Amino acid sequence: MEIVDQIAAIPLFQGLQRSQLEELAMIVVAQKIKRGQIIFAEGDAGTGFYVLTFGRVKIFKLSPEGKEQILHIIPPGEPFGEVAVFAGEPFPAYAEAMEDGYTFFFPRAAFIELIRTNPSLSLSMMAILARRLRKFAAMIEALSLKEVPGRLADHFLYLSSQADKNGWLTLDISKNQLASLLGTIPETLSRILTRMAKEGMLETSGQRLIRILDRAGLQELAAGDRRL
Amino acid sequence: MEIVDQIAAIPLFQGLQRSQLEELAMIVVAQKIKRGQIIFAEGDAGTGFYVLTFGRVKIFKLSPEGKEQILHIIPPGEPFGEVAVFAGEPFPAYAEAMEDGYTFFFPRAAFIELIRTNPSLSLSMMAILARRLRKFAAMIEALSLKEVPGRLADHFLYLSSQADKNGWLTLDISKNQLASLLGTIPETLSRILTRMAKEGMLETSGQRLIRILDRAGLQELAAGDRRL
DNA sequence: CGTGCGCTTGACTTTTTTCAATAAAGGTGG
DNA sequence: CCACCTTTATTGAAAAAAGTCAAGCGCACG
Repeated sequence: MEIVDQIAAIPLFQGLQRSQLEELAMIVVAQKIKRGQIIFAEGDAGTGFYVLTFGRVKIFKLSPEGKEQILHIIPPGEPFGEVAVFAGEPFPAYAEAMEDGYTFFFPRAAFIELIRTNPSLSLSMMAILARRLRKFAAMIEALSLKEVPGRLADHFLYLSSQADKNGWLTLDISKNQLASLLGTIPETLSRILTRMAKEGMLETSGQRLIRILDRAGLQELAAGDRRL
Repeated sequence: MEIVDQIAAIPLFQGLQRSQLEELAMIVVAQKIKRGQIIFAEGDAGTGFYVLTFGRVKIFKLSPEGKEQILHIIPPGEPFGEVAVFAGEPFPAYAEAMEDGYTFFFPRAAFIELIRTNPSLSLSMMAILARRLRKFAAMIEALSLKEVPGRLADHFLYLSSQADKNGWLTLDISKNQLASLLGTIPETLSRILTRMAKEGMLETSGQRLIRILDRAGLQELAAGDRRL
């Protein structure tokens, strides 16, 4: 597929005219990324931003002791690293490829120029930023106001729409990564999962399959009305 | 002062032409707000956004048990509630006036129209959103990867640039509110402050004055290299 | 001058982490 | 296809961090 068509397929760029897509195609740098590769590190200069076209990327913070907190898991089609472009500051977190994949890199100056001339692109970008702010606000709320069982219940309820017809849902990340996303450690996650199962709230199969058995129970946990 | 001049003084609107400022003046709704007043509640429809012209406003989440987590304290000149405008969703948190003050309210549709025709306004708005995302990311990192002493040390180091010539700095919020900002409770904050003072890291005077005595010690705490 | 709110302190409980050991799963090369 | 090795997951016991409950102080404000 032509690069310009790949760019046209990115949700962020919906509404751009063909000529503008072609401008983007001129400045874009396509990159292959390998599982485990650090795409940028916290503190690196933000000379542009990325759009993931294939694979998955995690954005995370690292404590001095090496514990990580995942801020965001980027699915294909979404931009990342864009905050540095608009704030004009270094990247505020790490980005690492979770799988082999591909990215497009857009240099800062050319992109800002394009925004300047394209209101619909601005609005798309603002919608994305606003959505992320909302998500971060929810994470802060969860970390501060809920205990781990509540956060985990939240997460399962959030995932529950993706369950198959038998009610099984597949975790798309390892439990270690899930722990990092929820702001805890694997041991704690494992214990809580065991307790949830003992309470009959859910059952597991293998390492990545979960079935919710007591939705109301999970909701009570998430709301803090019940404890394990 | 004319409303249009007040609008012209808002950083977000720097770079707008006089005619556009006048357009804004036509659609703006000036509001007086009283200390303790809820300006919007989580879940309210986001029909527009606000700019604070005088006073202070806290943006916060509330747990079912009534514990609050402050996300942001808005100083005069800054917009708030703008996330709902771009995401097209209800307000994700509460906004409450901390003091008597004044706001400008800008209805959604007219503002989006203005953005559509004004690239420099877009870029200003994106810079604000990006700065907030960065700040939220730092909060998530702190909540997840640092203990309360580290977060408190962070906060004092952040404030330290505002110290007077004798090194005293004035807390601009009550300790209860500070606890809520740091994701903890007043009791815990109080104990840690006492321990910091015992360790000779700082001294206090009255309820709102702090002087940092051992900057390096606080930095070690913030980095997790030391504990109390 | 009293009432209330903000702040502090103590004793106790709960939640989470740490450390250590083990078990299970998944991928790789022979 | 299997043995091996690394990664991922689980479990227990102990320690640490933070929260809860309750009491009391002091300052500001009506």
